[in-house]
Amino acid sequence: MRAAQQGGAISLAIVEDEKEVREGLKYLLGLDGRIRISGAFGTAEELIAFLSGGGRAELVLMDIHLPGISGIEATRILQERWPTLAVLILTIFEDEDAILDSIKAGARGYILKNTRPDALLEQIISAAGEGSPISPTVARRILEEIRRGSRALTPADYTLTARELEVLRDIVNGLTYKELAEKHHIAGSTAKKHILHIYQKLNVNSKAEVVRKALEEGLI
Amino acid sequence: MRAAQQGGAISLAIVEDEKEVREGLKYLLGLDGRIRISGAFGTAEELIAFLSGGGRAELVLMDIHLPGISGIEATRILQERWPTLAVLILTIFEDEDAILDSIKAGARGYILKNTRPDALLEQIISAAGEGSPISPTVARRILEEIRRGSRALTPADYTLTARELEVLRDIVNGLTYKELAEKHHIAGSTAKKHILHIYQKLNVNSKAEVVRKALEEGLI
DNA sequence: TAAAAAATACTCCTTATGGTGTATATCGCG
DNA sequence: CGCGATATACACCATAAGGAGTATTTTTTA
Repeated sequence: MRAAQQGGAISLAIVEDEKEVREGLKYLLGLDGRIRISGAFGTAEELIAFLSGGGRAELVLMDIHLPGISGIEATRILQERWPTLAVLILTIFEDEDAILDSIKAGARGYILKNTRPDALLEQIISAAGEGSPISPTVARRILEEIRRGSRALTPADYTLTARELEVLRDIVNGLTYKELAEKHHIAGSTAKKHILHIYQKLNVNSKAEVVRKALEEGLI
Repeated sequence: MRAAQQGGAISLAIVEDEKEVREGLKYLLGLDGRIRISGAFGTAEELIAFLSGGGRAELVLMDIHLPGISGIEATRILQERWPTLAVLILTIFEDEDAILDSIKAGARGYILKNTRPDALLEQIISAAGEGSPISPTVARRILEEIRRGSRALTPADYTLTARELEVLRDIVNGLTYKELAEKHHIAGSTAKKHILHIYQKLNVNSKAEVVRKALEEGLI
């Protein structure tokens, strides 16, 4: 009576590396008759193996930080191989890039883990239909981006100063703090300052990430 | 009588940041009547300014390690703006990549600083004509590369193992030693070992350089 | 099957890096 | 003229990173 109004319960798969959280979700969501848990996995690889082996799911609740393939990368893979499968990102991170990357990877929605259980349930139901549940705080960030002139959404301009751009180029060329300081005739501490500013603007925290971002987004 | 057989002396510019070396070269080479020193500069920028301002030179002796624009980068720029200008790289480095990069940048020759003065003189003379002076040890490296199956000369294959390739990808993704170890369920020391092996194979010594090389050469 | 290569793991050590806070001089724009 | 942004610089700290050497176990392959 309650599990079969319009084609039966929604089959849901969960990917979450922390066992307690995973089991908690499995239990909580399983209580509702409209949802059937078809599997709960600790890694994206396990889910993919499950689906490859004939396992079925309409919807996937996907954590971002996972051992092995990340949730975002997994979403990309799932969308390629099983295009009808809807992926709902469920994470504690409000990171700008993670949100946009998830959406670009084809996620149906992006929900934060602090969402109340009953609201979570409704969002899952809506995602199984045509809805795209987005946590309010996440939604706000996206809207802000759009208002800000759709910058971060399309080309990506980080408003680096001229000096910072020079330093950016040098980082890409593999210079150390010391070499940078010598080249520009400034103190090592200043070179460092510039680099830290760049980190903030690009939202990264290592030279390796700077190099990647600079090259991938053509900042140089 | 000695400075004007066939169109006069060779006009030579020197770019070398160490003042003593620069002055030494200027003096030594100036002793020979077949060469006229048209300028000696501490940076590539100065040479470019000199040429832009109407200064003339047929040949440039270029150091690689310079403050500001590197000798290789400068060579590229010079070849674009003054295609008839011949650049002779004069450096202490026998680094594989530096040699190949210099050649790709359009250098006429690549001479090591330990070359005897009289030999250096002859090589400069020959470079002003049709010659491409290459120090014997440098020549040997190039020939070795060709013999080895022209690998490093064209596509660039670093024969990374499967494991190393995985780790390489992770470095590009900005993972730290620790994160890497966790992801692959190996000890941090092992992750480090893999990374150091990758450094040796790619001939770099920092994550930033690995990311750059990986992205630029499509290793990922 | 014996030798070579790869993957694993440890130690010890030095230096680089990233994070945070403070402070000053200067420049540009209203 | 003054505010805000930029560039400069320093101190202090914990951790990451890079280098070198040794050693054991697996895998590959000649």
